[in-house]
Amino acid sequence: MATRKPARKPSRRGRPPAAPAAPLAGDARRRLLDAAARLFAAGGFAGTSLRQVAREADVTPAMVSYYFRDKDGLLEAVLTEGVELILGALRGALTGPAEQDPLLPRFVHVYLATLTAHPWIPRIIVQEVISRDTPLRQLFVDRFARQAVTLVAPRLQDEMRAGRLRGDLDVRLTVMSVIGMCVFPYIAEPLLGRLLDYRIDPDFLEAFVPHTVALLEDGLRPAP
Amino acid sequence: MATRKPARKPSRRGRPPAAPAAPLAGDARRRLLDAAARLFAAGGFAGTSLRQVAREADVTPAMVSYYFRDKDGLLEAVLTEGVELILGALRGALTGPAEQDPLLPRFVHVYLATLTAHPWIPRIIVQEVISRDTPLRQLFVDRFARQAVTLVAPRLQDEMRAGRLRGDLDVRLTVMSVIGMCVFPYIAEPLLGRLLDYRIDPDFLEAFVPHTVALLEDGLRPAP
DNA sequence: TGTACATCAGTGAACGCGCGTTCACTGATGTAC
DNA sequence: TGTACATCAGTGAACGCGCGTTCACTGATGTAC
Repeated sequence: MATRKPARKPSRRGRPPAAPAAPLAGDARRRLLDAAARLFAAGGFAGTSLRQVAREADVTPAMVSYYFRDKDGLLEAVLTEGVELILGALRGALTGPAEQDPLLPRFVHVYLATLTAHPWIPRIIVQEVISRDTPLRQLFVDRFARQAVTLVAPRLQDEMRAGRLRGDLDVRLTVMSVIGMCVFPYIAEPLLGRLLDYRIDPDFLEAFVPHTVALLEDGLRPAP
Repeated sequence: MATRKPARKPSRRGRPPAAPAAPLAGDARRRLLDAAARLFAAGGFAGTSLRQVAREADVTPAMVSYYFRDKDGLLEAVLTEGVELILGALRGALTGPAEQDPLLPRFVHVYLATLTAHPWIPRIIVQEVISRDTPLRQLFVDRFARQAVTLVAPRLQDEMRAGRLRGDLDVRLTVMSVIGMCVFPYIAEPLLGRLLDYRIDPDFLEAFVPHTVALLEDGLRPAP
């Protein structure tokens, strides 16, 4: 889908088709993806023109159709890449050997580290998938949200049942609370960064992870 | 700015100008605001055309220029209205008589009740103000974010210093955590609502307020 | 070895469409004289 | 009382611009024969 597959009858003459995945494809495709991720995150999908993306990637607008069919195809490719980054990190952290350090700090650390490395991901998701009602959203729900929830929710429930986390809270609400607490500063940074004097960088990560773990584990009530 | 102020030299003849605030102005303006809030929240600002808004409000596209000058003016009016709704509710709840019930439950309840009544507000804010870098954003930061922060942060700090909330957490990070936890389900509902089986309605509010207060106050660690 | 040729990555100009905005205009309203 | 007239809320058609997309084309590549 991503690389060109001309639909002609095979021939024995001429240059043979490249390998299916086209590993040697020029980096124009790569530059288009990077430019689109940056611009979509900063200006929105509808607010960003293909001419902008192409200029930023230093190619012709026609290359979008060449590699991604159309503008929606480009968004889908950008989203898929971002989503796989997050899912991959979560899978690695949550499905390892059963006995590791507790679930909550592990989840918070991996999730926040991934967001810090790629803060454009939640910004694009929140803008384009949450609010637009397109076929792409359904695909996104199936390919990402459902997997993320089924990765996190059962493990949270296990911890609750095992008594390692309190068991009187609604699991689904708790999933939302934890994710919201983690992701909000990354989404709001363009607005709140100056006001609250922070930037998304390793220093922020280093402060925000222990803060989040401490708040989530023990809450705001002072120790007796 | 909102109502028409033709710039001609005064005359003693003819129909006199309406009162400055034009309290009798037809409801076309009202319908435009409502339609714009709904459509901007669902489809984004750049993704929504003035023809759509006008059709939804049952007026001519020219009415946007008539009442709001241009598309940006319409967004500004929509945002201002939403922002005042939230700020008004917060002010009423946080600046009352000094001795009331504790700060945290009061804040959570009022904030979530306002969001439940107007879930389009955080959706438009998150889409249009957080990610687009326009002059409107600066105005928004000054008129809303700064006021909201200066309304909440000092009171949080007072509670910490008075020992009614634990004092070892960073105030600015705590503000973000609390807001993120509260607002996330409202932003994510179009995406996560079906998946986690919830809708934004009074029933949700009734469950989410005590959940949020309990989680924020005591955290996830089981009681000893 | 030479060369024919299919495919490669990529170009540049053009297409029609829908957008935000403008403009001349309208019938109703209601006070001043 | 009658009426002139400025302003009201609002219309409908048109403007030019920038958008996403398409299309004919190009020089380079590299295997088959």
